[in-house]
Amino acid sequence: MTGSTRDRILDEAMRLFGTDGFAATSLDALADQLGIRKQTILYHFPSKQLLFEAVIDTAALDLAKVFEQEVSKGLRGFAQVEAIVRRVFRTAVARPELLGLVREVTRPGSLSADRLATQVAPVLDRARTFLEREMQAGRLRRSDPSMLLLSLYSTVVGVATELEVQRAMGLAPTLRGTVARRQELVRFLRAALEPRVTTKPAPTLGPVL
Amino acid sequence: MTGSTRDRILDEAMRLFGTDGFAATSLDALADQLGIRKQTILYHFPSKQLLFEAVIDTAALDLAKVFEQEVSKGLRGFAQVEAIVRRVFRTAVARPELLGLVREVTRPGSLSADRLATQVAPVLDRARTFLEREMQAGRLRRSDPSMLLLSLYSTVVGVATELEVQRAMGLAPTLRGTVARRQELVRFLRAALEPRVTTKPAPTLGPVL
DNA sequence: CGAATTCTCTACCAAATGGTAGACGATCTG
DNA sequence: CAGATCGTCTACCATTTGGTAGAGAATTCG
Repeated sequence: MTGSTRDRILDEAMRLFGTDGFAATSLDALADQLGIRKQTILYHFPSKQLLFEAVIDTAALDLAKVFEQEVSKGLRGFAQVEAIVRRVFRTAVARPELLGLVREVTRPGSLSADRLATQVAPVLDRARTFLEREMQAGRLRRSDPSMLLLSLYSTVVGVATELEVQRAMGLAPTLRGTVARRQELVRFLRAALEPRVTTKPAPTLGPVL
Repeated sequence: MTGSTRDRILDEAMRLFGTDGFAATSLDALADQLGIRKQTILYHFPSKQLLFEAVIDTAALDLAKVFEQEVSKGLRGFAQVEAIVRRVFRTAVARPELLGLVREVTRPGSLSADRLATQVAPVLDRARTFLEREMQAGRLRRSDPSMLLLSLYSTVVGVATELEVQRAMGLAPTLRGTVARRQELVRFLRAALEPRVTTKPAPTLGPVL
């Protein structure tokens, strides 16, 4: 088998918690899936709750890594936004449980929301700083960075994860469909984010109040 | 007490299923909340699953009613979109469990997703038709109606419901904060949806390929 | 080699869960 | 009034749940 038992447990737990949810995932089911006994899980993680938190921590790390990788290229303006959207979609396809876990954790009243929030905070800060800078430089349309970030998050994660909603709207959840959705989403975001003056000439129009 | 026992059960079940989720809500907890015995619930609804489906049906009805009411005014272009966003936010504040239930049902792999989808289909059709018509009339920017609808859904429901994410981004979930979020979202959507030529003159620019 | 540590297992357990059976009173109906 | 129906209850039950106790194999270390 690949990796240590502990890592295998973490991996499979993320998959199950992320797709079925915390409450709907039993330790027995998780053990079965791994071909081990429940007590082995409880040896590595003293309780289900602590296992969940460990899963959240690794998920946060993975997410941060995903962003880090994409931001390091130092793109500017909407190109950077688009690159991140692409990356989020690729992640949604390759590891749907990762984004599913985010949705699970951010459920209202979730006790573990803070845990994820704290760990992802630096990434959010960077994102906000980026937005502010690009707005200042006139490469993105002006608006409240925090709120814009929230809108972006909701849209991207929503479109990337809500497969059932897509089906309900008559969009097949095929790979090609996913690509089409991403492209449409990018067009949508571009229209909302790119400055009104897209041609080269200097911004002759003052701030559009 | 208000309403029949059956209605009270449905009401409270929606609240619990919508906030805590199906798996995390036990019939005993639901009965306790209502001050009745679990067996009374099982008298009105033969099983937990059937209770859930009944809840979904009423939720679908409520959602359809919400939209019906807002669409009946016959607004045009972005004004209609904005009106619906306002309504969704009002609903999210007044009955958070209703939108929470939608999120619960649209979880990937949900067995009850089809149920809700079928019931809400007419509303979606109307929405799509509306978008198509308004695009044709030049009152909304052109794009794929189905995909646009998906983006709209994700953004609006996401921003309206993901309180934890908001907190993580440093936005207090107060009423005033909610209003501010809605306004920012509307601005975001307007930028994406309103035709580029906002002044009266005819669209001189050809399709921007 | 022998002892200590690490890891996985078998054997249980108390509590909670969804669900069944049926008693009992109220209410409706002939 | 008598019987049937309806609605809520008490009493149980089998299964599943998260978790404990501790045996025993494997590995590490002196």
